[in-house]
Amino acid sequence: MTTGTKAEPRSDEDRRARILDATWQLIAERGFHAVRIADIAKVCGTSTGTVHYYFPGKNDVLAEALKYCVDRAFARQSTQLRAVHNAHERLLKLIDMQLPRVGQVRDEWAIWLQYWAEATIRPEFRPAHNEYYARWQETVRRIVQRGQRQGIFRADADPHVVALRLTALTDGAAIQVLTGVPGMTIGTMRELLVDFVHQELVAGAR
Amino acid sequence: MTTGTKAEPRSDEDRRARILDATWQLIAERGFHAVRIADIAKVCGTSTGTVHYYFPGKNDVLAEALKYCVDRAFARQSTQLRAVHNAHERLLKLIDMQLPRVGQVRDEWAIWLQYWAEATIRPEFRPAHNEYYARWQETVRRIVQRGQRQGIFRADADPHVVALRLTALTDGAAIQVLTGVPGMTIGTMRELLVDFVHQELVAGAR
DNA sequence: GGGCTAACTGACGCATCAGTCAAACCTTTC
DNA sequence: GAAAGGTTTGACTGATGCGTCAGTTAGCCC
Repeated sequence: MTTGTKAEPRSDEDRRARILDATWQLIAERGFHAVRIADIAKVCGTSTGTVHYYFPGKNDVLAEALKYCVDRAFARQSTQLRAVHNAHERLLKLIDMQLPRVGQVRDEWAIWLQYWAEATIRPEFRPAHNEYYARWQETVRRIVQRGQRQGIFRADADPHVVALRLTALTDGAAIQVLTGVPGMTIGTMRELLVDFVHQELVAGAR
Repeated sequence: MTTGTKAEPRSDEDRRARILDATWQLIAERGFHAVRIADIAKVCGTSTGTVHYYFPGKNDVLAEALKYCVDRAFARQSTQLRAVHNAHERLLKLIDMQLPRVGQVRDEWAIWLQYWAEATIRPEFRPAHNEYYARWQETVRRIVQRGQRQGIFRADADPHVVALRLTALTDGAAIQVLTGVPGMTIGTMRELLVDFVHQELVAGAR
């Protein structure tokens, strides 16, 4: 009798995970500073005391929730990308997966905007941020290198520079989508990024 | 009787301006949600009561301070750009003025990051944000059009699309600089943007 | 001077929350 | 079945900070 009907006795890890899950979604929804411990508890159907039982303080919950969100997104991304072998297609798949449509991906983008605002002002956020950001750039860089090995991307492109530019362009476009800049839709964003990839990597290759 | 007329003595406007000036710098320094009315008053050498005398509530001060900062930055920009007549040089000047060096420009970038985070979550911030953002894109677009009239930029470039891309790239690069992403310095950022302008507008013109 | 008003002050009321803690509630083990 | 240890609860505490308001000062006109 491990799992009951309604009141399911959950293991430690489940409780923790549920708290983190609720927390990152609240951050995405309301913003970093508008999340209350009581809100987290309410979403989890538990009490504020329990949140404090698993996490020493509010900052710990918030920081771990950010990490939790980014880690899960990265894992999901990796899994899906691994299935695509052609580097060009893989890069297009990555672009597609990162378009801030409504739903989970949009929420994850909201997390990034919160992270940037926070990291700019509080340097203690930067190490973690930079680790995640580097991971993302590395994903792009590796796909570029793969494409060069496959002979479908221009050999004269510097993978590092391309990654820097593509990530910057993606972030910038995402901001415009999320803040509702007129003329920047999901479609425009995809077009912009696909064009960039074509110009920078595909045009005139071999 | 509260202040309702525009025809107030100068000292009145000075006070308001001083409060707004202190506020936007505090936002840049500590972040939107970490600014206290007491802090603003302290910086201005006045009391919390005075802040409330000029602004009904905290949100009003913060919102107006954002507007104040953006307006002043835009005015400064316009003045300096007007002096450069060659469109290519003007665009390079714009890029240079927007590099988030330490000091005022960096603080203004911090404001933008705060704005984005806020506008993503609270739709009521978007109209004002989009107005400012459109103004910026328009600046870029006009310089592109000017360059095309001067015959120094490629005639086949769509000024609107170029503006969209260049602003996105600038924002993305600025984020990387401000959050301290390794490998992205002020120099790298300038190089990235100058290259973009060259590739997109200058190469093969005429 | 005396009356009037705008500008300013800062202490206080009140709401909001993070974090605490003692008691209650399980689950396991002997 | 009882003790032990882990988990959960929610009322409570203390700190913080917004907004209010009664009171003060300074300028100005008659």
